[in-house]
Amino acid sequence: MPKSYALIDCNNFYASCERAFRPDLVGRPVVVLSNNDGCVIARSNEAKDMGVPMGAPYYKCRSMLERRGVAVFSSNYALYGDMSARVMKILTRFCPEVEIYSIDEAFCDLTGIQGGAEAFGRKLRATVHAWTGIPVSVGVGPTKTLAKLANRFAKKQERCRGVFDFGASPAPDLVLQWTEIGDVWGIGPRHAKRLRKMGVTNALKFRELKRNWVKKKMTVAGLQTLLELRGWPCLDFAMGPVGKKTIVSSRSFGHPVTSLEDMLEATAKYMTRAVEKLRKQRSVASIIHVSLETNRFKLGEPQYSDTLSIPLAISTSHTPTFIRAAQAGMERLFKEGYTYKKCGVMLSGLEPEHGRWLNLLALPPAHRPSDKPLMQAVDNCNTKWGRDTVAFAASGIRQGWKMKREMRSPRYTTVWDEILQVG
DNA sequence: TCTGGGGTCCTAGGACCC
DNA sequence: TCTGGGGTCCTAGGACCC
Repeated sequence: MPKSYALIDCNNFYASCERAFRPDLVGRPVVVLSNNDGCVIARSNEAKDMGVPMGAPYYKCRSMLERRGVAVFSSNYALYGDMSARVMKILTRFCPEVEIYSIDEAFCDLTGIQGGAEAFGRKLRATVHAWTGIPVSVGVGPTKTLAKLANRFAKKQERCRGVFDFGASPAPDLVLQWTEIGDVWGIGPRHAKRLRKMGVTNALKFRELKRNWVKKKMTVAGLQTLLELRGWPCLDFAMGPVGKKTIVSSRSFGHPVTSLEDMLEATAKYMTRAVEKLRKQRSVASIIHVSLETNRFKLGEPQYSDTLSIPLAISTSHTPTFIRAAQAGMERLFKEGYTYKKCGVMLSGLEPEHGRWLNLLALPPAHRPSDKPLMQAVDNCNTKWGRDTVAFAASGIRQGWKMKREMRSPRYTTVWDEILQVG
């Protein structure tokens, strides 16, 4: 039986989340900023129509946004994560086979669905909107890449009213022709530029290219895109949570950092967060990477950035072990005389917590029997009473480097004190 | 003053081994 | 004048995604 996939994508997700709790903002332009209120990362349709570009530095468009009455928010990931979970839960109710692809997107396997894909899509869209306030678009196609394409078409073409089934279209090639080459899933700016130069300006023209040429110039990833556009499924459908292979925690500082002390505090803090994520997916890690960088936009200042990898003697998820190693690494990386903008840590060599290889030669101080309950107790406290209820002293108290989020909306759905008040 | 953060996969080329 | 060849593993860097 031919496959049928739906891609459900939340429209302007972060902006829609802000709006879900602020009905006064319906019809008004809304933008959401990145960490540190750095740049624009989400825009409502009204803001897009005003020409606010994605990724625009906030300081450059701030006065324009104010002048035109745009509602501006710092990012509120607690809210977005929770809203995402609600949307995904609804999808799972309607369709047992769901692959959560990102915070605002999921694929559903509709193969063999009764009553037609479009009707299914309409029902899903109406339900998600009614239950969460989030508008979604639904695209359906015989491969994931075509479902993506259909989704874009549904979103951009008014007459689709949010749902488009590629398979039921009388003229699917026109949709391919309509899709600009850079908007094809899997074709990034580099390849798009080169293809355009050759006259391959849309998805239909790309589909006509020779397999061998595409494989040679764009590797197997490009070949998969080609075949998927031809209707051959190449990309797997992955249900259930997939454990990450690397875990990153890195952030720009709220203020420039010049001292080693601040750098070590931030390193401890980010490492704490990374290892929390590690335990959450029930994994252990064996390699640490630390990195730092100066502000690459300040052309006049001396620039320096570097990363360092540190193998641990044993795989673990014990936070103090990671903090010690990461700070030692950061001390080696740090050079006086530079003004730093950002640092980060990454964990790799991840394995499941149970059934991992043990290094028989290494002394395992990180695995005294008491360590695991300790970490568990820390996690429990922080889950119950909020992040950083229990923290590590190495992260410091002052935290002068902490990021700025001056326009964050209340965490309506995850913190009792910030719940929406009526009346 | 002010420019995000977190991921995956592929390939080429070097190191190393026999 | 004039290099051996072939395999595996690892890493850095590139390209892509949201």
